[in-house]
Amino acid sequence: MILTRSTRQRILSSAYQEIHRNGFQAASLTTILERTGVTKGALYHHFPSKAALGFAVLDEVIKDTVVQFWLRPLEEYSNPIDGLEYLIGEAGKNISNEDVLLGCPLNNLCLEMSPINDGFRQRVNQIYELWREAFARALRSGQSNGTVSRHIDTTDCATFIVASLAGCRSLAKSTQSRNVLAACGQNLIRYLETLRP
Amino acid sequence: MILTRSTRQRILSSAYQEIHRNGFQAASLTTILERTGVTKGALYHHFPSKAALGFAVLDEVIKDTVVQFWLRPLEEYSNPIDGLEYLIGEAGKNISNEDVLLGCPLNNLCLEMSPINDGFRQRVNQIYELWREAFARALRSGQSNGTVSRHIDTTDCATFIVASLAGCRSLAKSTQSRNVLAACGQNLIRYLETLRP
DNA sequence: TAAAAAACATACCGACCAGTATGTATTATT
DNA sequence: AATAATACATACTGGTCGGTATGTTTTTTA
Repeated sequence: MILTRSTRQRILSSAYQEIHRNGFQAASLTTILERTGVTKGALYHHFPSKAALGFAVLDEVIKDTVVQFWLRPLEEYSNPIDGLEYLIGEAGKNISNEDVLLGCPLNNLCLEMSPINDGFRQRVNQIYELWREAFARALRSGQSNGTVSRHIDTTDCATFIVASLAGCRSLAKSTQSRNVLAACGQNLIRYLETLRP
Repeated sequence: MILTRSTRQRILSSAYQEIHRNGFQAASLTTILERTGVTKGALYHHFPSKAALGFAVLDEVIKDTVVQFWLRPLEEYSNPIDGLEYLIGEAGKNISNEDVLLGCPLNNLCLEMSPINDGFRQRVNQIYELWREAFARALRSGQSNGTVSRHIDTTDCATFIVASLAGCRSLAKSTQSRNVLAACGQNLIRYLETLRP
Protein backbone atom coordinates (compact mmCIF):
# COMPACT_ATOMS: atom_id res chain seq x y z
CA MET A 1 0.00 0.00 0.00
CA ILE A 2 1.68 3.11 -1.27
CA LEU A 3 0.61 6.53 0.01
CA THR A 4 3.15 8.61 -1.88
CA ARG A 5 1.83 10.15 -5.06
CA SER A 6 3.54 9.33 -8.28
CA THR A 7 6.72 11.18 -9.16
CA ARG A 8 4.94 12.88 -11.99
CA GLN A 9 2.23 14.18 -9.66
CA ARG A 10 4.76 15.46 -7.15
CA ILE A 11 6.62 17.33 -9.89
CA LEU A 12 3.35 18.81 -11.11
CA SER A 13 2.27 20.09 -7.73
CA SER A 14 5.69 21.51 -6.93
CA ALA A 15 5.82 23.15 -10.34
CA TYR A 16 2.39 24.62 -9.80
CA GLN A 17 3.50 26.27 -6.57
CA GLU A 18 6.75 27.58 -8.02
CA ILE A 19 4.99 28.96 -11.10
CA HIS A 20 2.25 30.51 -8.99
CA ARG A 21 4.86 32.29 -6.89
CA ASN A 22 7.37 33.30 -9.52
CA GLY A 23 5.67 33.06 -12.87
CA PHE A 24 6.61 30.53 -15.52
CA GLN A 25 9.75 32.09 -16.91
CA ALA A 26 11.25 32.84 -13.53
CA ALA A 27 10.27 29.44 -12.17
CA SER A 28 13.46 27.50 -11.52
CA LEU A 29 13.53 23.82 -12.38
CA THR A 30 16.23 23.37 -9.77
CA THR A 31 13.96 24.84 -7.09
CA ILE A 32 11.04 22.70 -8.23
CA LEU A 33 13.24 19.64 -7.92
CA GLU A 34 14.76 20.63 -4.57
CA ARG A 35 11.31 20.81 -3.03
CA THR A 36 10.41 17.33 -4.20
CA GLY A 37 13.62 15.35 -3.82
CA VAL A 38 13.23 14.40 -7.46
CA THR A 39 16.22 14.73 -9.76
CA LYS A 40 16.57 16.32 -13.14
CA GLY A 41 16.77 12.97 -14.84
CA ALA A 42 13.35 12.05 -13.51
CA LEU A 43 11.91 15.40 -14.50
CA TYR A 44 13.08 15.11 -18.08
CA HIS A 45 11.92 11.53 -18.18
CA HIS A 46 8.35 12.70 -17.53
CA PHE A 47 8.41 16.03 -19.38
CA PRO A 48 10.30 16.73 -22.60
CA SER A 49 10.85 20.41 -21.77
CA LYS A 50 10.08 23.16 -19.29
CA ALA A 51 7.29 24.38 -21.57
CA ALA A 52 5.71 20.91 -21.58
CA LEU A 53 5.77 21.01 -17.78
CA GLY A 54 4.03 24.37 -17.83
CA PHE A 55 1.42 23.03 -20.25
CA ALA A 56 0.76 20.08 -17.95
CA VAL A 57 0.33 22.41 -14.97
CA LEU A 58 -2.31 24.30 -16.94
CA ASP A 59 -4.09 21.24 -18.32
CA GLU A 60 -3.96 19.06 -15.24
CA VAL A 61 -3.80 21.36 -12.22
CA ILE A 62 -5.22 24.78 -12.99
CA LYS A 63 -8.02 23.58 -15.23
CA ASP A 64 -9.16 21.10 -12.60
CA THR A 65 -9.23 23.79 -9.93
CA VAL A 66 -11.50 25.98 -12.03
CA VAL A 67 -13.83 23.08 -12.74
CA GLN A 68 -13.90 22.00 -9.11
CA PHE A 69 -14.49 25.40 -7.51
CA TRP A 70 -16.64 27.15 -10.11
CA LEU A 71 -18.06 25.00 -12.89
CA ARG A 72 -19.27 21.93 -11.04
CA PRO A 73 -20.82 23.75 -8.04
CA LEU A 74 -22.70 26.11 -10.35
CA GLU A 75 -24.38 23.15 -12.05
CA GLU A 76 -26.22 22.44 -8.80
CA TYR A 77 -28.18 25.68 -9.01
CA SER A 78 -31.33 26.09 -11.03
CA ASN A 79 -31.01 29.84 -10.45
CA PRO A 80 -27.53 30.72 -11.80
CA ILE A 81 -27.56 34.20 -10.30
CA ASP A 82 -28.13 32.81 -6.82
CA GLY A 83 -25.41 30.28 -7.55
CA LEU A 84 -22.88 32.80 -8.74
CA GLU A 85 -23.52 35.13 -5.84
CA TYR A 86 -23.07 32.30 -3.39
CA LEU A 87 -19.88 31.08 -5.04
CA ILE A 88 -18.41 34.58 -5.09
CA GLY A 89 -19.04 34.88 -1.37
CA GLU A 90 -17.52 31.46 -0.72
CA ALA A 91 -14.47 32.23 -2.81
CA GLY A 92 -13.80 35.34 -0.76
CA LYS A 93 -14.15 33.43 2.48
CA ASN A 94 -12.17 30.34 1.60
CA ILE A 95 -9.20 31.84 -0.18
CA SER A 96 -5.94 31.56 1.73
CA ASN A 97 -3.83 34.58 2.63
CA GLU A 98 -1.11 33.37 0.32
CA ASP A 99 -3.50 33.02 -2.57
CA VAL A 100 -4.65 36.60 -2.05
CA LEU A 101 -1.04 37.70 -2.44
CA LEU A 102 -0.32 35.47 -5.43
CA GLY A 103 -3.47 36.18 -7.40
CA CYS A 104 -5.27 34.04 -9.95
CA PRO A 105 -2.84 31.45 -11.36
CA LEU A 106 -4.65 31.38 -14.69
CA ASN A 107 -4.60 35.14 -15.16
CA ASN A 108 -0.97 35.27 -14.04
CA LEU A 109 -0.01 32.88 -16.82
CA CYS A 110 -2.28 34.63 -19.27
CA LEU A 111 -0.61 37.99 -18.80
CA GLU A 112 2.90 36.63 -18.64
CA MET A 113 2.89 34.11 -21.46
CA SER A 114 0.18 34.99 -23.98
CA PRO A 115 2.25 37.38 -26.08
CA ILE A 116 5.44 35.34 -26.12
CA ASN A 117 4.29 31.72 -26.44
CA ASP A 118 1.20 30.83 -28.38
CA GLY A 119 1.05 27.34 -26.90
CA PHE A 120 0.52 28.90 -23.49
CA ARG A 121 -1.95 31.40 -24.85
CA GLN A 122 -4.07 28.71 -26.46
CA ARG A 123 -4.14 26.57 -23.35
CA VAL A 124 -4.95 29.50 -21.09
CA ASN A 125 -7.63 30.62 -23.48
CA GLN A 126 -9.10 27.16 -23.67
CA ILE A 127 -9.60 27.21 -19.90
CA TYR A 128 -11.07 30.70 -20.02
CA GLU A 129 -13.46 29.54 -22.74
CA LEU A 130 -14.48 26.54 -20.68
CA TRP A 131 -15.18 28.94 -17.84
CA ARG A 132 -17.10 31.44 -19.93
CA GLU A 133 -19.10 28.77 -21.71
CA ALA A 134 -20.10 27.17 -18.43
CA PHE A 135 -21.31 30.53 -17.11
CA ALA A 136 -23.09 31.25 -20.38
CA ARG A 137 -24.76 27.84 -20.31
CA ALA A 138 -25.94 28.44 -16.77
CA LEU A 139 -27.33 31.84 -17.72
CA ARG A 140 -29.13 30.36 -20.73
CA SER A 141 -30.65 27.67 -18.60
CA GLY A 142 -31.71 30.43 -16.21
CA GLN A 143 -33.41 32.18 -19.09
CA SER A 144 -35.29 28.96 -19.82
CA ASN A 145 -36.58 28.56 -16.29
CA GLY A 146 -37.32 32.23 -15.78
CA THR A 147 -34.59 33.12 -13.30
CA VAL A 148 -32.57 35.22 -15.75
CA SER A 149 -33.69 38.10 -17.93
CA ARG A 150 -34.25 37.21 -21.56
CA HIS A 151 -32.87 40.55 -22.73
CA ILE A 152 -29.22 39.84 -22.04
CA ASP A 153 -26.50 38.37 -24.23
CA THR A 154 -25.48 35.39 -22.13
CA THR A 155 -22.11 34.98 -23.83
CA ASP A 156 -21.06 38.58 -23.27
CA CYS A 157 -22.33 38.56 -19.69
CA ALA A 158 -20.43 35.38 -18.93
CA THR A 159 -17.27 36.90 -20.38
CA PHE A 160 -17.68 39.99 -18.26
CA ILE A 161 -18.20 37.99 -15.09
CA VAL A 162 -15.02 35.99 -15.69
CA ALA A 163 -13.12 39.16 -16.56
CA SER A 164 -14.31 40.88 -13.40
CA LEU A 165 -13.35 37.93 -11.24
CA ALA A 166 -9.85 38.10 -12.69
CA GLY A 167 -9.72 41.85 -12.19
CA CYS A 168 -10.88 41.61 -8.59
CA ARG A 169 -8.05 39.26 -7.79
CA SER A 170 -5.60 41.62 -9.47
CA LEU A 171 -6.64 44.51 -7.26
CA ALA A 172 -6.60 42.29 -4.18
CA LYS A 173 -3.09 41.19 -5.10
CA SER A 174 -1.93 44.77 -5.55
CA THR A 175 -3.42 45.96 -2.27
CA GLN A 176 -2.71 42.68 -0.47
CA SER A 177 -6.19 42.94 0.94
CA ARG A 178 -9.09 40.55 1.41
CA ASN A 179 -11.29 43.56 2.02
CA VAL A 180 -10.68 44.79 -1.50
CA LEU A 181 -11.50 41.33 -2.78
CA ALA A 182 -14.74 41.33 -0.81
CA ALA A 183 -15.65 44.86 -1.93
CA CYS A 184 -15.08 43.90 -5.55
CA GLY A 185 -17.16 40.78 -5.05
CA GLN A 186 -20.02 42.83 -3.63
CA ASN A 187 -20.04 45.06 -6.69
CA LEU A 188 -19.89 42.11 -9.03
CA ILE A 189 -22.97 40.86 -7.21
CA ARG A 190 -24.53 44.27 -7.78
CA TYR A 191 -23.97 43.69 -11.49
CA LEU A 192 -25.42 40.20 -11.31
CA GLU A 193 -28.61 41.61 -9.84
CA THR A 194 -29.19 43.46 -13.10
CA LEU A 195 -29.43 40.11 -14.87
CA ARG A 196 -32.58 39.04 -13.03
CA PRO A 197 -35.85 39.26 -14.99
CA MET B 1 18.08 73.10 -31.82
CA ILE B 2 18.01 69.48 -30.83
CA LEU B 3 15.06 67.28 -31.77
CA THR B 4 16.34 64.02 -30.31
CA ARG B 5 14.98 63.23 -26.91
CA SER B 6 17.41 62.89 -24.08
CA THR B 7 19.24 59.61 -23.70
CA ARG B 8 17.35 58.98 -20.52
CA GLN B 9 14.00 59.39 -22.26
CA ARG B 10 15.00 57.11 -25.09
CA ILE B 11 16.04 54.42 -22.64
CA LEU B 12 12.76 54.82 -20.78
CA SER B 13 10.60 54.46 -23.84
CA SER B 14 12.54 51.49 -25.16
CA ALA B 15 12.41 49.87 -21.73
CA TYR B 16 8.66 50.46 -21.56
CA GLN B 17 8.16 48.63 -24.86
CA GLU B 18 10.43 45.74 -23.94
CA ILE B 19 8.79 45.35 -20.53
CA HIS B 20 5.32 45.56 -22.04
CA ARG B 21 6.18 42.78 -24.48
CA ASN B 22 8.20 40.47 -22.27
CA GLY B 23 7.51 41.41 -18.69
CA PHE B 24 10.08 42.95 -16.40
CA GLN B 25 12.13 39.91 -15.49
CA ALA B 26 12.40 38.63 -19.03
CA ALA B 27 13.12 42.12 -20.37
CA SER B 28 16.68 42.11 -21.68
CA LEU B 29 18.82 45.17 -21.04
CA THR B 30 20.84 44.24 -24.10
CA THR B 31 17.71 44.32 -26.27
CA ILE B 32 16.59 47.61 -24.75
CA LEU B 33 19.98 49.07 -25.60
CA GLU B 34 20.14 47.59 -29.10
CA ARG B 35 16.90 49.30 -30.00
CA THR B 36 18.20 52.69 -28.89
CA GLY B 37 21.83 52.70 -29.91
CA VAL B 38 22.64 53.54 -26.33
CA THR B 39 25.36 51.58 -24.57
CA LYS B 40 25.41 49.89 -21.23
CA GLY B 41 27.64 52.54 -19.76
CA ALA B 42 25.05 55.18 -20.51
CA LEU B 43 22.27 53.03 -19.12
CA TYR B 44 24.01 52.49 -15.81
CA HIS B 45 24.94 56.13 -15.70
CA HIS B 46 21.25 57.06 -15.65
CA PHE B 47 19.87 54.12 -13.67
CA PRO B 48 21.65 52.36 -10.81
CA SER B 49 20.02 48.99 -11.52
CA LYS B 50 17.50 47.19 -13.68
CA ALA B 51 14.95 47.52 -10.89
CA ALA B 52 15.46 51.28 -10.79
CA LEU B 53 14.79 51.37 -14.52
CA GLY B 54 11.58 49.44 -13.99
CA PHE B 55 10.54 51.82 -11.23
CA ALA B 56 11.13 54.78 -13.52
CA VAL B 57 9.03 53.19 -16.25
CA LEU B 58 6.19 52.87 -13.76
CA ASP B 59 6.56 56.33 -12.24
CA GLU B 60 7.27 58.27 -15.40
CA VAL B 61 5.66 56.38 -18.28
CA ILE B 62 2.82 54.19 -17.09
CA LYS B 63 1.51 56.57 -14.45
CA ASP B 64 1.39 59.41 -16.96
CA THR B 65 -0.54 57.28 -19.43
CA VAL B 66 -3.22 56.52 -16.86
CA VAL B 67 -3.51 60.17 -15.90
CA GLN B 68 -3.64 61.29 -19.50
CA PHE B 69 -6.19 58.80 -20.79
CA TRP B 70 -8.44 58.32 -17.78
CA LEU B 71 -8.01 60.75 -14.91
CA ARG B 72 -7.73 64.08 -16.66
CA PRO B 73 -10.50 63.50 -19.24
CA LEU B 74 -12.90 62.37 -16.52
CA GLU B 75 -12.46 65.68 -14.71
CA GLU B 76 -14.18 67.41 -17.62
CA TYR B 77 -17.48 65.69 -16.90
CA SER B 78 -19.97 66.89 -14.33
CA ASN B 79 -21.76 63.55 -14.76
CA PRO B 80 -19.10 60.92 -14.02
CA ILE B 81 -21.23 58.05 -15.31
CA ASP B 82 -21.58 59.71 -18.69
CA GLY B 83 -17.86 60.41 -18.59
CA LEU B 84 -16.86 56.86 -17.73
CA GLU B 85 -19.13 55.36 -20.35
CA TYR B 86 -17.69 57.64 -22.98
CA LEU B 87 -14.11 56.94 -21.99
CA ILE B 88 -14.71 53.18 -22.01
CA GLY B 89 -16.05 53.45 -25.55
CA GLU B 90 -13.11 55.58 -26.64
CA ALA B 91 -10.60 53.22 -25.07
CA GLY B 92 -12.03 50.33 -27.04
CA LYS B 93 -11.89 52.30 -30.27
CA ASN B 94 -8.45 53.84 -29.91
CA ILE B 95 -6.46 50.92 -28.60
CA SER B 96 -3.94 49.53 -31.08
CA ASN B 97 -3.93 45.91 -32.18
CA GLU B 98 -0.62 45.39 -30.46
CA ASP B 99 -1.92 46.81 -27.21
CA VAL B 100 -4.84 44.40 -27.33
CA LEU B 101 -2.34 41.54 -27.52
CA LEU B 102 -0.05 42.92 -24.83
CA GLY B 103 -2.71 43.85 -22.30
CA CYS B 104 -2.62 46.48 -19.60
CA PRO B 105 1.00 47.33 -18.76
CA LEU B 106 0.12 48.19 -15.18
CA ASN B 107 -1.72 44.94 -14.54
CA ASN B 108 1.03 42.98 -16.27
CA LEU B 109 3.58 44.37 -13.83
CA CYS B 110 1.19 43.95 -10.93
CA LEU B 111 0.73 40.24 -11.53
CA GLU B 112 4.35 39.57 -12.36
CA MET B 113 6.15 41.57 -9.71
CA SER B 114 3.89 42.12 -6.71
CA PRO B 115 4.71 38.89 -4.90
CA ILE B 116 8.45 38.96 -5.52
CA ASN B 117 9.44 42.62 -5.20
CA ASP B 118 7.69 44.91 -2.78
CA GLY B 119 9.14 48.02 -4.40
CA PHE B 120 7.28 47.15 -7.57
CA ARG B 121 4.14 46.24 -5.66
CA GLN B 122 4.08 49.58 -3.84
CA ARG B 123 4.60 51.58 -7.01
CA VAL B 124 1.99 49.63 -8.94
CA ASN B 125 -0.42 49.97 -6.06
CA GLN B 126 0.23 53.67 -5.79
CA ILE B 127 -0.89 54.09 -9.41
CA TYR B 128 -3.93 51.89 -8.84
CA GLU B 129 -4.82 53.99 -5.81
CA LEU B 130 -4.46 57.17 -7.81
CA TRP B 131 -6.81 55.64 -10.35
CA ARG B 132 -9.35 54.41 -7.83
CA GLU B 133 -9.31 57.65 -5.87
CA ALA B 134 -9.87 59.70 -9.00
CA PHE B 135 -12.89 57.54 -9.91
CA ALA B 136 -14.17 57.70 -6.33
CA ARG B 137 -13.77 61.47 -6.28
CA ALA B 138 -15.70 61.77 -9.52
CA LEU B 139 -18.49 59.56 -8.16
CA ARG B 140 -18.67 61.61 -4.95
CA SER B 141 -18.91 64.80 -6.92
CA GLY B 142 -21.65 63.12 -8.95
CA GLN B 143 -23.47 62.40 -5.73
CA SER B 144 -23.22 66.08 -4.83
CA ASN B 145 -24.71 67.28 -8.11
CA GLY B 146 -27.35 64.56 -8.27
CA THR B 147 -25.96 62.50 -11.15
CA VAL B 148 -24.95 59.53 -9.00
CA SER B 149 -27.01 57.57 -6.51
CA ARG B 150 -26.37 58.42 -2.89
CA HIS B 151 -26.78 54.81 -1.79
CA ILE B 152 -23.49 53.54 -3.16
CA ASP B 153 -20.06 53.24 -1.58
CA THR B 154 -18.03 55.37 -3.97
CA THR B 155 -14.70 53.86 -2.93
CA ASP B 156 -15.82 50.28 -3.48
CA CYS B 157 -17.50 51.14 -6.77
CA ALA B 158 -14.37 52.87 -8.02
CA THR B 159 -12.28 49.85 -7.07
CA PHE B 160 -14.61 47.54 -8.93
CA ILE B 161 -14.56 49.69 -12.05
CA VAL B 162 -10.75 49.67 -12.13
CA ALA B 163 -10.69 45.94 -11.45
CA SER B 164 -13.14 45.27 -14.25
CA LEU B 165 -11.17 47.38 -16.70
CA ALA B 166 -8.10 45.32 -15.88
CA GLY B 167 -10.04 42.08 -16.21
CA CYS B 168 -11.51 43.08 -19.56
CA ARG B 169 -8.05 43.64 -20.96
CA SER B 170 -6.96 40.26 -19.63
CA LEU B 171 -9.73 38.45 -21.47
CA ALA B 172 -9.08 40.46 -24.62
CA LYS B 173 -5.42 39.51 -24.38
CA SER B 174 -6.25 35.85 -23.97
CA THR B 175 -8.70 35.78 -26.86
CA GLN B 176 -6.70 38.30 -28.93
CA SER B 177 -9.98 39.98 -29.68
CA ARG B 178 -11.21 43.55 -29.74
CA ASN B 179 -14.74 42.18 -29.80
CA VAL B 180 -14.26 40.64 -26.39
CA LEU B 181 -12.89 43.95 -25.16
CA ALA B 182 -15.95 45.74 -26.53
CA ALA B 183 -18.36 43.17 -25.10
CA CYS B 184 -16.73 43.50 -21.68
CA GLY B 185 -16.92 47.27 -21.95
CA GLN B 186 -20.63 47.11 -22.74
CA ASN B 187 -21.28 45.06 -19.64
CA LEU B 188 -19.20 47.37 -17.50
CA ILE B 189 -21.43 50.15 -18.81
CA ARG B 190 -24.41 48.04 -17.78
CA TYR B 191 -22.98 48.04 -14.27
CA LEU B 192 -22.40 51.78 -14.37
CA GLU B 193 -26.06 52.34 -15.19
CA THR B 194 -26.94 50.88 -11.78
CA LEU B 195 -25.07 53.77 -10.17
CA ARG B 196 -27.45 56.42 -11.46
CA PRO B 197 -29.95 57.85 -8.96
C1' DT C 1 14.91 -16.16 -15.29
C1' DA C 2 16.62 -13.54 -19.05
C1' DA C 3 15.74 -9.58 -21.85
C1' DA C 4 13.72 -5.28 -22.52
C1' DA C 5 11.75 -1.21 -21.23
C1' DA C 6 10.68 2.21 -18.00
C1' DA C 7 12.25 5.09 -14.23
C1' DC C 8 15.33 7.30 -12.42
C1' DA C 9 20.38 9.57 -11.05
C1' DT C 10 24.81 12.49 -11.86
C1' DA C 11 27.79 15.39 -14.07
C1' DC C 12 28.35 18.61 -17.28
C1' DC C 13 27.66 22.33 -21.14
C1' DG C 14 26.80 26.45 -23.76
C1' DA C 15 24.06 30.59 -23.60
C1' DC C 16 22.46 34.52 -21.62
C1' DC C 17 22.15 37.89 -18.23
C1' DA C 18 22.73 41.80 -14.80
C1' DG C 19 26.26 44.17 -13.23
C1' DT C 20 31.19 46.20 -13.01
C1' DA C 21 35.79 47.99 -13.88
C1' DT C 22 38.03 51.13 -16.39
C1' DG C 23 38.51 53.94 -19.80
C1' DT C 24 37.37 58.38 -22.84
C1' DA C 25 34.70 62.27 -24.64
C1' DT C 26 31.96 66.16 -23.68
C1' DT C 27 30.18 69.87 -21.18
C1' DA C 28 30.10 73.08 -17.25
C1' DT C 29 32.58 75.76 -13.93
C1' DT C 30 36.03 78.92 -12.13
C1' DA D 1 42.70 77.91 -20.11
C1' DA D 2 42.61 74.70 -16.35
C1' DT D 3 39.69 71.91 -13.60
C1' DA D 4 35.95 69.29 -12.51
C1' DA D 5 31.96 66.96 -13.22
C1' DT D 6 28.79 64.84 -16.24
C1' DA D 7 27.94 61.68 -19.93
C1' DC D 8 28.95 58.24 -22.12
C1' DA D 9 31.74 53.71 -24.31
C1' DT D 10 34.01 48.87 -24.19
C1' DA D 11 35.37 44.69 -22.40
C1' DC D 12 34.79 41.56 -19.10
C1' DT D 13 32.91 38.52 -15.03
C1' DG D 14 30.42 35.45 -12.04
C1' DG D 15 26.24 33.20 -11.68
C1' DT D 16 22.09 30.95 -13.13
C1' DC D 17 19.51 28.60 -16.26
C1' DG D 18 17.42 24.96 -19.41
C1' DG D 19 18.91 21.14 -21.50
C1' DT D 20 21.81 16.83 -22.47
C1' DA D 21 24.86 12.83 -22.36
C1' DT D 22 25.56 8.88 -20.08
C1' DG D 23 25.09 5.77 -16.63
C1' DT D 24 22.38 2.84 -13.11
C1' DT D 25 18.41 0.86 -10.86
C1' DT D 26 13.85 -0.91 -10.89
C1' DT D 27 9.96 -2.89 -13.00
C1' DT D 28 7.66 -5.29 -16.66
C1' DT D 29 7.44 -8.66 -20.10
C1' DA D 30 8.24 -13.01 -22.55
